[in-house]
Amino acid sequence: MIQKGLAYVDDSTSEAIALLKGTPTEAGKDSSYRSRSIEENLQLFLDMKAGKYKDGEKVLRAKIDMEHTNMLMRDPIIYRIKHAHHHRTGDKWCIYPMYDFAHGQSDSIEKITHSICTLEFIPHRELYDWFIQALGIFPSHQYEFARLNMTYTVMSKRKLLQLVNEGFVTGWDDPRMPTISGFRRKGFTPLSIRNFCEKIGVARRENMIDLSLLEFCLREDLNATANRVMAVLDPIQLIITNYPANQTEHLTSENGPDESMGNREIPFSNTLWIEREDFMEVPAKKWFRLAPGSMVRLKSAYIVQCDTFDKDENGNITKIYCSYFANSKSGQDESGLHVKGTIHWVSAAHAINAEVRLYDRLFKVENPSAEEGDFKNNINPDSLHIISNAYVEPALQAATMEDRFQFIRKGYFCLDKDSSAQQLIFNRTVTLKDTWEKAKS
RNA sequence: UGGGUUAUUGUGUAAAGGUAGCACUACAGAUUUUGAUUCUGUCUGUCUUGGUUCGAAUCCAGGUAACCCAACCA
Repeated sequence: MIQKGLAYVDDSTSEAIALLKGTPTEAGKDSSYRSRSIEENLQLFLDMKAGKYKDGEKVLRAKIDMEHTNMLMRDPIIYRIKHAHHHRTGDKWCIYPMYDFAHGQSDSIEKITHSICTLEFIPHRELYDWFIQALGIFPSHQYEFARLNMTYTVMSKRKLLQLVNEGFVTGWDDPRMPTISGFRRKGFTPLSIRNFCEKIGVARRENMIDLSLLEFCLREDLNATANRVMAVLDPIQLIITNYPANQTEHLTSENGPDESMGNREIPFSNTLWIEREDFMEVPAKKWFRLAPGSMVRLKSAYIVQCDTFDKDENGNITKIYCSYFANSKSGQDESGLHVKGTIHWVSAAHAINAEVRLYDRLFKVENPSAEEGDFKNNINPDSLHIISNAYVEPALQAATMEDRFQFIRKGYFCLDKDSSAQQLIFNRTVTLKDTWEKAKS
């Protein structure tokens, strides 16, 4: 390019270059070094490469048009001096190219026909084409599309880097990160991500995709494929007073809505853990669950009726006492009873203790990048809630990293990589839809 | 009188001059041994003003709004 008279060495400081560049509304002015001879430019450039000058002392610029309406065309810098150690050339090669100069060439070398990037690079296309033309190389073309934005998160690599570097998340694969490794660790399935991509499409207008669409795709796939199991996240003890104290029954429960998913056995006894939120001392209206005097079905087991309960000195409920109907056993119910609610449970003597990590959106606001000030001011302080004393049914001891589970009535979960045979750790992938939660408020 | 890009329901995306459709969300109802799933139904849209045309989201003209461009970053 120097030999074609299309590039020149400029000795100006970066401040001087910026000054002469003008502004979007004012034209720039030519540098006083712009008219150097080809021979002089060539020699200076070779010296730059050889390390004869210090960083910032000289740059090589394309000779285009300082009055161009596209600022990128106002004699953009091609090479700057950097005395950086390179893993291949060591300290011999002291100049490094700018993005716009390198971009088209790396595409061209690989014979790329469609080089895809985001909208902010639209003004760069003119320069991309100019370099390819000036160099006379394979004409790759750049096509721009809108980037994917999603509510309650940030997608820019630069912003995500800050979250990692400044410790707001544990790493690039933190399940709260909108990265592929984060998605995987959180339990997203490949199919659900592909379906999501297909649904959102590709276009050239700015967009903001609802997180709920991604959640929909997740639930759609997981609902069809995840094995159902029972886990109690906030345990409270339930004692069946009329069930033999040292009896264990092995009940059968289906693994999913599709019969082909098969069945498994769950141990049942007189002392169970149930979810604290499934009992209300003073029931709300339209309450289908447990309350003094009310009946519920224990999933895949019996119907029980709440007789009484214990409270500690702080007013917290500590134990719930029920009686069961022996003829109401799941699958062979002859009791004739009809109950509105079914709750999940695990047998206290057989349950495995597990850690469960509940994730929520990383940011409090829909579009953190649009807020005033640092986007990190809007981080959701409750994006991770760790439960260390959850109880899960014994079948989960055999869980593998590939498994996806639905903890019945609680959501979809998978094993975390921190998990071990001694300490099971589960990540919540996504909650179930919860119309009751909405109805309450 | 800088230049560039984009405008279809709350969100995303179709409709290449001929019925504005699909999905998510929201809401209502039915079924349900998961207040899940499934099923049924309802709501909301062509940025604006003109023009061309039998007929315009689409073509033309003028407005408006949003985003991008002044790193020796990518």
